[in-house]
Amino acid sequence: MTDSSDHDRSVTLLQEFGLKEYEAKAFVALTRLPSGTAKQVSEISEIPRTRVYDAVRTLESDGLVEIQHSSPQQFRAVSVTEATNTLQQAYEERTESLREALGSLGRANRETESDTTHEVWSLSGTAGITSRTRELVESADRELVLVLGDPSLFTGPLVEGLQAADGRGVTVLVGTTTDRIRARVQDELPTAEVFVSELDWLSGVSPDDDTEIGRLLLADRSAILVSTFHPQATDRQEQAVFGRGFDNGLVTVARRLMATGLSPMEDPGSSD
Amino acid sequence: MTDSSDHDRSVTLLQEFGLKEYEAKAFVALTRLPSGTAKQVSEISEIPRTRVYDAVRTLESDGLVEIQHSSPQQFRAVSVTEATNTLQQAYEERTESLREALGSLGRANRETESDTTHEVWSLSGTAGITSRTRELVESADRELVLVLGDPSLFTGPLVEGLQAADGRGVTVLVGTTTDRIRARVQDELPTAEVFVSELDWLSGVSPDDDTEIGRLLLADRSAILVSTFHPQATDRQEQAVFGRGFDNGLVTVARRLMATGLSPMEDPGSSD
DNA sequence: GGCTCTGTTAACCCGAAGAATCACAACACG
DNA sequence: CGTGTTGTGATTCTTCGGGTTAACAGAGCC
Repeated sequence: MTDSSDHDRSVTLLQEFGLKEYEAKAFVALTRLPSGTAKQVSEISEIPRTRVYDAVRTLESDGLVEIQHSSPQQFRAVSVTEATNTLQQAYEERTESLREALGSLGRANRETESDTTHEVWSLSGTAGITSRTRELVESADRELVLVLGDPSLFTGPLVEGLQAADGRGVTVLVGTTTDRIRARVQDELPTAEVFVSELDWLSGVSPDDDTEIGRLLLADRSAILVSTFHPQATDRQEQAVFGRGFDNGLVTVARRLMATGLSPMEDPGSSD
Repeated sequence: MTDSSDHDRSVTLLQEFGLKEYEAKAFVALTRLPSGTAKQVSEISEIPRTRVYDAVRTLESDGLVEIQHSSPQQFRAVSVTEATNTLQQAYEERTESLREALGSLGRANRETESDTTHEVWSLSGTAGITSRTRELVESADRELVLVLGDPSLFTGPLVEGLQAADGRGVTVLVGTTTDRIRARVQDELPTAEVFVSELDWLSGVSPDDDTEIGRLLLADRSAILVSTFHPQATDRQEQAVFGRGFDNGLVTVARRLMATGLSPMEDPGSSD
């Protein structure tokens, strides 16, 4: 059972690493064999035999298989660890190159810097939202109010970020959905105030509204990030809206909504 | 000057991360802008204006850009660090999944284990060859003979591997091309014997033979790896041949060639 | 030595995905 | 109220990858 599912999963993943379908299939076929001929590979992988050679050759030049030039030729996949290491390293190098190239990119600046009062931006994807969350946590000066709708969002790096913020004097308030989670969070953040949120809004308002609030972050009462989960949609996972600026409408609303339980923050208006 | 080259490099790299051409172009365009409308993006990126929307939307769901739903819509790229982190993380997760899926793959074992006497395998790509080199170094019991044709192949991880081998009692012999490199290597491997190789074979034999030997590794006198560089070929970089087994023809030849300067190894035939 | 069969390479065909264009509705603005 | 701009959808064109077939070479057999 794990056979076929892992098989297909491997093929798909390999393709996401830039391999063509035949290359991916050939590689997993060879991974299951100590070594094999074109014929054997063709039978297992359902690649037309005459095309096994091309696929295997490009795999060889990627360092993923070895070829024995006999007749018939023998093919052999490198070990799983060797293969994944090779791939991982390739993509780390690419990330580095990309960082470099994008960084030294000439800015075509037309200063369209309008006031941020009414700007509300949307972004999607847990990865991107997490990244933005981290940025907000790291740049907070005075106060962080964070409510997690899903405990899985309470990750290690986030804890570290909150601890660091706490360490530099930021007031950290964390809301959770259940007391069980509250206890766990409180355990990891002893100096923070951790509470169980009363918010009904974690579940949808109308019956056919199955959106759930994922996270909710108010930083220095001047930046707000709210994310939701839409389970029904096949494509989109986590969606978020994001606003910045003390006078921003969304921020104002969030501030009001959260006013209950917030102690007055000294000199609220002087932040940039 | 760095403008256009880095621009194109970014686009290409982004595409290697799975983005479509329009998505890649749109992202770099937005990276050069604090924020922009479809029209602006279209002008900078040379994407037809009507297709900017699709591209940006999928970028948004990848967490790479933010959208402001006003009229006209405003688009904004996340910071370079946010973007590269997001991408890197995505590929690290994929690597992990792949390792897992490939690892738990049911082996369709037909025991085709012939003797390795005459098997000579070829593999290409510096990454794969490096990986195989490491494996050989790590699994060596008694002796390692290594000759590097190119100093750039003498990397940190390789040094560590050699030191570890040395530490567990393996005799390590390293050959270099110049005395300068010899000194450097000797410095990092005090207990190893480092020598300047006399080998003429590092440069081609015939005039039109511009292949250069990259590395040459004999492990326990029972496994050999020889790699060469072919500078003229546009596609292939480093190529290698690889043989295993004490009786392997290639290994035998290598052993003979290297016999000069090798002290007799006790009980050479008893290794499997 | 000729013949056949298998292994290997290469060329070709076709369909899907993506790039480019167009047509049109909605909206903002004067 | 009309004109230009903005956003969405449908349509054509091109490219690339998957699939098939043919040609070639070599080994073994008769």
